[in-house]
Amino acid sequence: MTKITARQIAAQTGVSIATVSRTINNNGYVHADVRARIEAAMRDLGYLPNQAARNLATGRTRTVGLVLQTLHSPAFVDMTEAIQMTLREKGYFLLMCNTQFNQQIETDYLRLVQSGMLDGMITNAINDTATEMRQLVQQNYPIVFINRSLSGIEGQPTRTGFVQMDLQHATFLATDYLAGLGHRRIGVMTGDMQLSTQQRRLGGYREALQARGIEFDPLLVRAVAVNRHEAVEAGQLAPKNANALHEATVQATGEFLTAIPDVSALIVIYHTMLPGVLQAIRQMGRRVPHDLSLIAFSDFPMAPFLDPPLTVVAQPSTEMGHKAADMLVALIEQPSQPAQHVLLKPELIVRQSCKPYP
Amino acid sequence: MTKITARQIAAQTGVSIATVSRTINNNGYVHADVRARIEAAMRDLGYLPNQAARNLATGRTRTVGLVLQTLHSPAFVDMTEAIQMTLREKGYFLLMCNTQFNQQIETDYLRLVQSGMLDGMITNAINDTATEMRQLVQQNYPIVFINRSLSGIEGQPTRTGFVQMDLQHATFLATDYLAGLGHRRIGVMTGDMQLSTQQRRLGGYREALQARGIEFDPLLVRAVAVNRHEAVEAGQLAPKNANALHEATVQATGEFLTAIPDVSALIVIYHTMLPGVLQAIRQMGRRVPHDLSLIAFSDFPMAPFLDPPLTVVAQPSTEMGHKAADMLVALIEQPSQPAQHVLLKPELIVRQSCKPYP
DNA sequence: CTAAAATGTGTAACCGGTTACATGTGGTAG
DNA sequence: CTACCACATGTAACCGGTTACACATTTTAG
Repeated sequence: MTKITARQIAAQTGVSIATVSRTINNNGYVHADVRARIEAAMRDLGYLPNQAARNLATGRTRTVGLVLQTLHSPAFVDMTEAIQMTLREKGYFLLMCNTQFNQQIETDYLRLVQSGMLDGMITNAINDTATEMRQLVQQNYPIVFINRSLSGIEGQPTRTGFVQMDLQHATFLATDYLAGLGHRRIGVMTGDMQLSTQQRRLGGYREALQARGIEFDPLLVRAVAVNRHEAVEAGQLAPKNANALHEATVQATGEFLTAIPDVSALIVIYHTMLPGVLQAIRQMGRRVPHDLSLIAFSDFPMAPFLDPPLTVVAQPSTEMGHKAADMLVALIEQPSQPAQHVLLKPELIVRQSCKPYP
Repeated sequence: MTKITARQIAAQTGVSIATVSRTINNNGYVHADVRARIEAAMRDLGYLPNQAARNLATGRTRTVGLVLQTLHSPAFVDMTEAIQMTLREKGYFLLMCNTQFNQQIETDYLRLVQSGMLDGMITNAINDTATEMRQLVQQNYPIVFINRSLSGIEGQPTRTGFVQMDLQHATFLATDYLAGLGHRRIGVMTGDMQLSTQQRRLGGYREALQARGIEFDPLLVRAVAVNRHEAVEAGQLAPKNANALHEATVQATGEFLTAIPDVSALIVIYHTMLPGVLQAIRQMGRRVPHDLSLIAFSDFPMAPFLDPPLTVVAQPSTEMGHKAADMLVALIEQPSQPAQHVLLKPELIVRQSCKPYP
């Protein structure tokens, strides 16, 4: 564990550390012979430049953060892997974080950008109200939001980017499909209503209802709010929190279906809620799709093998990951400019969890 | 984006940067009044210490790496989240990486430890033959292996730890259960045979067969080798690779069941192969559990809702994650010592994908 | 043949903290 | 009253690189 330094390489080769540095970074002029000798010495001694020193000297780390709420969602996993691969191609590392819906963790990671440990960050985890985040944006740190928006920065030159799936269209697709099958009482199981995304999601729902001449009934939208605030207050960590969400979902779904028995179709917005919803349905003795049609968000490899095979609205997660990473790197490496937006389309994948209203 | 430095805080408060540093790190003596003034100044100016500088000065980063092959496995996701939570409690950050079975990526991340960017690392991704990894271990860098072993370091003082599920027992449980149901021709779908884990997995299989007086037939073990080497050669990245594995699994399973039609039960070792196996079974028109009993490894939230509900051998993933993180932090913060081993037990969760041999 | 441009290399300042050591106070034990 | 110690703070070396600048040598162009 003896640390080899550039100084030692320099001594060994009989040059100055400046020349060693030039060789490492492949900039400036270095004679081919000298370069070869330096590289040989580096290889022989197993030298690797100290990253902390480089970071300090250059003011960059070539590391970016990815802050997500959870990885228990195949869409996020796909996105994560896509982001990582793209970043790698561009020479960046990824520091990852799941907040588990804990806002404190979000804030801590934001600080990492300000403390110079991260060159930028990609996130879907930020509540719009977070003033910390606004501050970061204002201070011109490169940030890409996934499926989130941030008001009040329009037209301003910042280093902010947005990659979004068309959430409104996603719920529209699901709702329209169900309405087309004759369903009128279409329930929605969703999460934290505070998020800016909820408006767009519900917008698509209402749009589809309206187009079909169905009246919107707010009672049909049920939010299971195991959100960051509760999680923080309860001091809950990952596994506990996951269970809490599951239990809450089972209970909420049960109550919902009992209270509004004429619901004939259900849209499940968050993948993490799906097992809970399925369990509640099973416990109540209702059967999909005979007694209840079901559409979930995000496709996943096991969806065709569920009982019944699940109809879903799929997100272009991998593509979103690539775009987000591309965008962030551009923001890091270029001067600030008005925010970029990328909007990708969801897709309805019909399997067998919905059937026409009798 | 004006950077505030400790120097400025010092000037503002009328003290030296040493005192500011003492305040930040809460060590040495600082007068309570002075401390209060410094903290106020830091808050007012929104000061955050530069991490690169701290890393350079202290020789530590409080960041550790987690290198996994993929996140498309709920067990890994659970483990990842557990690791992250534990590390966070202890004041460490997590730099994550999915290798996508690409050995080059593994090696790159190993270098990050040697280059001082990471204080240590947790990994399950390393092929035993990797000389790079041995070198790292020999050089006393803190490393925790998950479900991997490394020969030749027994008794030596290193900073190495091992967290393993009892793989042999896991396959034993599955095999014994199936044999107990009367199955004699029990197939195994697995992955890369090069990995040290395969011996232990097959060990449990053979042990259970022997105990039941069933002869071992090597033809019943089928490896689908979409491994790192192939992936690297083909230059494949994440999504392509995932598809490649899926296609290869479908084809291999189909061939396997056609070639050996008297296989009445199947054990699927890798979760990532499960959709492919299920698809092949479906394509062949065989039905689970009537025509074929099935046991998979790793439980997952959707398992009870598959058709049929899936019997699995569950890993204690969350616990493994906690242990691994604890162990790594201990290795980082304490002098080297003989390698620690933690062995956790798997658990058979019986659902409805197996039935007695007719 | 000479001036300008390109090539090659070293010196030293700098990145922004941490920390060993020196210095100086005031309180307390002997 | 003196010696010693706890407390408080500053000075400056150091962590290990990067890079602007100066200087020397070689090419190239006119």
